[in-house]
Amino acid sequence: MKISTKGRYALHMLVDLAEHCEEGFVSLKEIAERQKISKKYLEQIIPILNVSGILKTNRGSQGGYKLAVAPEKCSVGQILRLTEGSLAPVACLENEPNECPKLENCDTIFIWEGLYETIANYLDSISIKDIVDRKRGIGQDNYVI
Amino acid sequence: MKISTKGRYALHMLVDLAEHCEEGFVSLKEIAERQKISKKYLEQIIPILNVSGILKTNRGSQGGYKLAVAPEKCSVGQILRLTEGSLAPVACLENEPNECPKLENCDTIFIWEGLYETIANYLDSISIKDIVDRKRGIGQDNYVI
DNA sequence: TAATAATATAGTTAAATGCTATGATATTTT
DNA sequence: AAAATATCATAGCATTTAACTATATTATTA
Repeated sequence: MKISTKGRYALHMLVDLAEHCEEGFVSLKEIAERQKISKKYLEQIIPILNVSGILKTNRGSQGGYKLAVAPEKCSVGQILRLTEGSLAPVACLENEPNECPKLENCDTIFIWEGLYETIANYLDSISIKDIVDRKRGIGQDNYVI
Repeated sequence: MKISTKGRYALHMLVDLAEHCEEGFVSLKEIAERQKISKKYLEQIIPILNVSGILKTNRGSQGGYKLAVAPEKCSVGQILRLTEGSLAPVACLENEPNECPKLENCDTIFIWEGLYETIANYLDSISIKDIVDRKRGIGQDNYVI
């Protein structure tokens, strides 16, 4: 019951892009250095995100990536669905070909359905903008205990 | 981000015990046959649960297990904490020796803290009794759409 | 005392995780 | 056009986890 590095690194990458969106295209090299993540590993995460069209790409010198959507339109749930494959806490909820034969009269499936909904609602309620805002807020000492 | 078979089987086993609590000690053989789970695998899950004292054990002929606590006192969260090790969605929240060096100024840790709380609250709100009740209710056609 | 049942330990297979390594291809600046 | 920069595509690998299976031992009781 853990979020993988793929999902966590994807978020860090998108937050980095959102923070530097004024600077045009941002290269993976920069992101990798700032976030202290292997650039080669980030290169593998990029195509996972790219299928959903949240990134703009430019090749060549001075190339890189930028967000294709507004940070407030991009939810954590959306990103994690891509990187984790699904937010479902059990495979039984992913109506796959090899479905559990006991599903029809499973005593506990309602628990997982409820958990699934709880998790999805929570993660969909947070956007990349929320992360950036919070970071700025803390940086400017707007948060006082 | 998946609950393992250990956790799911543990729940099925406890529900089975709760349903047959009138019959004295219930053997793993019976549970394994009813729930269609390998008895040998269940034997490995038992000691995980046993540390918390929610089970009574009797050896020998006519031996087996029974719940040591009332089903309403036993939450799904409690069981899954044992079998999954923790309900935390990221290792960073398990304050272990090999702590993440970036934790101090991690931009996203608040997301995982919130998710952790959301998950824990939900799972702690459901008890073994809730599962049994719901099963009986559905069996008696008390649920009409 | 024989049957039953729990306990302990070790082994196994398969898949997933979290990378690293190598090289090709595309684009842009000079 | 060439050099530099950047993305894109595969393959490999070491470690861990998952999900069992197997064997043997120990304890209890009808």
